Amino acid sequence: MDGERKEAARRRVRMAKIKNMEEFAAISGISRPTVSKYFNDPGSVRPRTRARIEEALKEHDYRPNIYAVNQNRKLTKAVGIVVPLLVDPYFAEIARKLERRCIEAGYRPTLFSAHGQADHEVEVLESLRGLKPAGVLLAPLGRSSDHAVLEKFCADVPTLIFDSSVGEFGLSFVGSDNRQFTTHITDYLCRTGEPPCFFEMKTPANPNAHRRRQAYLDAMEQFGQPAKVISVEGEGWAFEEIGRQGGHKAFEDGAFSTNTVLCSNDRLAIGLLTACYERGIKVGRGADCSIRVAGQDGHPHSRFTCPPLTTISHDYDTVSRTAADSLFAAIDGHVTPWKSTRIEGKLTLRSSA
Amino acid sequence: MDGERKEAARRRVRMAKIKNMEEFAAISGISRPTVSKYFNDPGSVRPRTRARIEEALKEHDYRPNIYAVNQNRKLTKAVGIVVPLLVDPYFAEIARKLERRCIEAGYRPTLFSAHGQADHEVEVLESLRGLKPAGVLLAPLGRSSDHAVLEKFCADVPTLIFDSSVGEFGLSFVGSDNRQFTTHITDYLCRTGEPPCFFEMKTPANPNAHRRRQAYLDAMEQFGQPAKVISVEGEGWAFEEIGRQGGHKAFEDGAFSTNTVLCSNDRLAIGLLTACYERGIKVGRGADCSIRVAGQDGHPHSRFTCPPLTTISHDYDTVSRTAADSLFAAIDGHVTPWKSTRIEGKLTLRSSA
DNA sequence: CCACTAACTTTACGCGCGTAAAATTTTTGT
DNA sequence: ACAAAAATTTTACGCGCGTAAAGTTAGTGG
Repeated sequence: MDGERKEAARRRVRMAKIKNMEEFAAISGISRPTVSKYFNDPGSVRPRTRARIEEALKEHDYRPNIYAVNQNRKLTKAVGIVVPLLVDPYFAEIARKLERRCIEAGYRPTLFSAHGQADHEVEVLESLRGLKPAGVLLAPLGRSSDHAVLEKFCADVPTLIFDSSVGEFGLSFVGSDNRQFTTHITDYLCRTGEPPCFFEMKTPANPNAHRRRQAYLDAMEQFGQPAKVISVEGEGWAFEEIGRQGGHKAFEDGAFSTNTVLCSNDRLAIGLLTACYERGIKVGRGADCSIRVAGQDGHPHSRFTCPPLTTISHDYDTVSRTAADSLFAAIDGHVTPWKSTRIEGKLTLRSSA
Repeated sequence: MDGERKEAARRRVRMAKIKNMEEFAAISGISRPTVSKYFNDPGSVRPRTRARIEEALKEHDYRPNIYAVNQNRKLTKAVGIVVPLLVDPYFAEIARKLERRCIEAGYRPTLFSAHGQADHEVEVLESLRGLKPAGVLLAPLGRSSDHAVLEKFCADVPTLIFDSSVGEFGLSFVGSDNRQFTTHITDYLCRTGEPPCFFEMKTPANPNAHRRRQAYLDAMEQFGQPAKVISVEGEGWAFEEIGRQGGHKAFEDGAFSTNTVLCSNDRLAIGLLTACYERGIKVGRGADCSIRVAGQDGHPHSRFTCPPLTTISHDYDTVSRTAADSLFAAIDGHVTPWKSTRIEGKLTLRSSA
């Protein structure tokens, strides 16, 4: 029979690189359409066929050409992950978790960062269109984003917004419950010492900041305490430097009305800590300390500030899982009406407050 | 007026998505092969033809299908950028610069992180093969990398190694001059106070650490000072925590033989600063300080530690420019023998030492 | 054992574009 | 203005794979 010929051919081709699926199908002894079926879903072929293919796969490391595959697929397996600023370890960390979840779900994630600039964000979205992704996990820049571009993008590509909500775009929104964050930590600060002032950027990059300010004001009113918001100047994403300079100015102006400061986010708090250090002001809850400082976010770095920063931490796992699962469900056709899911944070007590 | 009708018509056509290059060529009044030529090099067509195409391009936002393009191209315009750990802002920053340079040079960069794990690095390299990139900019994990896999990858794909060298793989190596880093900052520390001890990980993830230790030993010998290396336990990439715990242990053991500590890298130094804080040890060069701490890398965060960290900074711009240009030259066929380029660092004096 | 169904093979077409070759047009140099 | 050179058009094929249709083989239950 030509079974022998096939066997001989197989041995000859053994080390030679497989060019395409045709060749691979030949040496695995399975027809090309079936092999194609296997690669699109290994479970869709008979166990014995699958075994034969996977055996051949061990000998000759063949992988279908992504470009040829995606040209014909209507639904690419690509997923875009977009964050505003990858240099911020918070976003790097959440992106990392999302990436893993995509891989586990059988998608090919590609990471993008807007690098804090709206024009870059537009660039990213444009090149993302070219990828024809099955879906996109997008954390927008926020205030500086080009909302028209965002909305149009969401209309064309299945997009799940996370971290920061900018209107009811996309499939849904998943992020942290900023009101709960601020209410919770404000409550803690009030119960353990003087009520906090609120330290924030005057024109924050991110809409979450507004929610946090409002939650602070509401909480203080509820607790019957006088509220005091200190809004510092500064544009862009260099939060630490803005917090540092704003901190110095606030001290000069005597802006802190109590000995406790709740910062709008951890990076701002880190800058404020630096300012405190530079002014010789001791931070913490010890007897020799003159000020308490708390942050919000549970930034990866907050454990290692001096003093270590008391903060309220994002639930990275739940946020990333919820966001990814929502997107995958939508891709699979389980369409649900737009909704906003906000995950609660967990208080992380350290020595700064 | 019919101005309105025209506008309406334009909008209608505008919305009508162009399916392929055939259609776009038709409405731009140019033949498809010429349009194809234009997209591969806009300068290769006659100025008037180019103008007509670009005019049509404004009305109907058409872009060639990447997948179809890359299927036929021998040389993809894709470039992979691989770093060991994107959560580390140092790598995020260098990756950002490399990304910009790729875009400016007309390539499509894709970012990957090994997330500190060797198996992830292998995964990344495998999926990178599938992209059939024109070239790859790779910063290996280092010690834990699967060297065989790396070598094979470099043999198959034009790869420029940066940051950390692991043998003479790839096209060339571009990184920082670790010997100069350590020699320079050791010299500074010796001239301004007690000679430094060297604080490092016993089993560093990265081969640069060995160069730095050796440079320290050589420098101390040259300066006629007694050297003292403190090697702390710890595996993985959680350098801050390793530095913190190692710092505590070193203090307990009385391991610091002088009042000055040079850390192998900034993240380790950040952890050591935290340990100092936790033990109530004041760091800096002030009269009331009992220890000086310096780092190496110019980590984005080093400005905001308490006290701000004296360190020696990578020249991010020069490293990224040199690395990217070397890769692009190689892609363009300007093959040169393997060489190692090491860029000098710049001393950043702050208050920690 | 037969009938039936699921899985597979064969055959064939199309996706969107690169690219080559030959024919035609436009531009350039003088 | 005319011939040579350059650019463009026409025509045609191929890339690697998805996928549909029809025929064939292998597994299933009774």
